[in-house]
Amino acid sequence: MPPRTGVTRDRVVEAAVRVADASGAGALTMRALAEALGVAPMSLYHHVPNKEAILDAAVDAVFAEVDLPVVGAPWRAELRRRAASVRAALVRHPWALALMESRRNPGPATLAHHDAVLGTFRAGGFSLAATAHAYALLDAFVYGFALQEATLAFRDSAGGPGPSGAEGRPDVAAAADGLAEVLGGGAYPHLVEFVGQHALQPGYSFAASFEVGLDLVLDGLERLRARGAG
Amino acid sequence: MPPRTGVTRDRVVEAAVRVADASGAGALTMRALAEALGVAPMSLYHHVPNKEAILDAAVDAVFAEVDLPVVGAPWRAELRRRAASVRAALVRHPWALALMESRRNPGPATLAHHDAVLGTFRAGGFSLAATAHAYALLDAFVYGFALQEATLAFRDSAGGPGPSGAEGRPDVAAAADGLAEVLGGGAYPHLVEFVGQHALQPGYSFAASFEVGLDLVLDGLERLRARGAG
DNA sequence: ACCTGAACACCGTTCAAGT
DNA sequence: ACCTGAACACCGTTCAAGT
Repeated sequence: MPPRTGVTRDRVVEAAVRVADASGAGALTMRALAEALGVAPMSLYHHVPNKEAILDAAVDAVFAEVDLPVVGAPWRAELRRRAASVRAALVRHPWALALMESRRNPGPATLAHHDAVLGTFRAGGFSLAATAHAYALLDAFVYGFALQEATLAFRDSAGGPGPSGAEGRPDVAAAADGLAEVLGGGAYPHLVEFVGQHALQPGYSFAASFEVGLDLVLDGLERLRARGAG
Repeated sequence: MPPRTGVTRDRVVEAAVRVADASGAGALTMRALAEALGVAPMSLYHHVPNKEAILDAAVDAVFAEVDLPVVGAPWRAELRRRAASVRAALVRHPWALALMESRRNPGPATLAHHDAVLGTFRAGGFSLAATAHAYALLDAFVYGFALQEATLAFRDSAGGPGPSGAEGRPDVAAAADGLAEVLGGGAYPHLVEFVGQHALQPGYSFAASFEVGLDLVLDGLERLRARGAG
C-alpha cells in the first residue's frame, strides 16, 4: 500500500499511533513505521529528527484527543468529564502511559491541556497552593488507575486491534489461573479470598472502581477547596 | 572486578537492580549485566531463562523492600505507612514503575505484599466490595503520584547514582526554562501563572502534595468503609 | 555443571549517493 | 527537495564447543 502522496511529519505521527495501537510500543520501530508508510526507513529522517521526536509527537496526539474542561464552568463536573476522557484515551492507547513517563518535551496539546485544567481549578475558587495539591491528587488517581488497568490487561507480544468496546473487565481470570498453582499452599489467604470470592465472581469489573474512586477524590478536592489556601 | 565466587540467580538479580539504579532501565542490557558480574554475556543464561525473567525478579526485589502493613493493626496507620514505603521504594528505583506495567508474573514478595494489604483492609472492617474499590483507589494514587514524580525528575540518558537524599523537588525549574520560549505568547495564561507564581517559588515542593493527597484518600477510604458493603 | 565465542536476526542512525 | 542502500554499533538469543 504505497502512499497517495509524499510523506509528511503529520503522516509519520499518525502512522506511529496506528502501529502502536495495533501492535504495542514494542512494534513501533523506524523500520516498521517506514513499511506502514510504504517508504524506506531512512526517508523518515527527512521529516523528523529522530525516533524520540516521533514519540513526543505521538504522546501529544493522545493528549489532543482529550475532552478539555471549560474554564469558568462548574469545576467539579468539568474535571470529572475530563478525568473520564483522559482514562478513555489511555484505554484506547495503552502504550501512551509508559511513554509519557519518559517524555521531556510537552507538545502544544499537552500544554493546552494543562492550561485548561489549571484554569478550571483557579476559576472554581482554588488557591494556587490548593490547585497544586488538587491537580497532583487528581492526576495521580487518573494515571495510576490507567496504569493498573494496563497492568491487568493482556497485550503481551502480539496484540492485534482487539474489540474496541473492550472496556469491561480485563483478564483477571487468566491472571488468577496462572496464580492458581502458587496459591495452592496456605500462604496468601487474603489474596485467595479476594480473588475467589470477589474478583472472579460474575459481576466483578475492575473498571467500576474508577467511578467510585473518582467521586471520592472529587469529594476530597471540594474539602480542600473549602478549607482555603493552605 | 571479577566475582569472588560463581554467578547465581540472586547475584544476577542484584546486579540488575544495581545497574538500573545507577544508569536507568535503558542501560540494563544482558551484555552490561554480564560485564557488571565479570562474566561473558552467555553465562547469564545458565542461571536465568531470559531477560524477561530478570526483569520479573528485579520488580519483585523492589516489592521486597516495601514495609508491609500488619494485618489486624489499625488499618489507616498501617496503610499510610505502607503507601509512603511504596513511594519511597519507587523513588529509589524509578525504573521499576515502567517495568511493573509490563510484568505478567508476580513474584513471592509481590504476592505477599498484596496479601498483606488485602488482609489489612478486611481486618479493618472493609467488605470485599469496599476492599476492591479501596485498594484500586489507594494504589492508583500511590503509583500515579510516583509516575508524576518520575516524569518530573530528570534521569535522562546518563543518570549516575545521584544524591540519595534527593527527595525534595525535581527540576521543575529546568522544565520551565525549556518552556519559557513557548510560553512567550499569550497562550497558556494559567500555566504561566501557576509556574511563575507558585511552582517556581522558593518554598515549592511537588513531594509535599503526597502527604496532602494521601490523607484525602484515606479520608475517602474511611467514608467508603463506614458506608458499608456496597 | 558451568562457561564461552561466533553467529543470527534484529535495533536506531550516519553517510554518501542518487533523483 | 526528497528519497535511498550500504554500513556501523548496538540489541537478545541460539548453537556448537569447550572445561
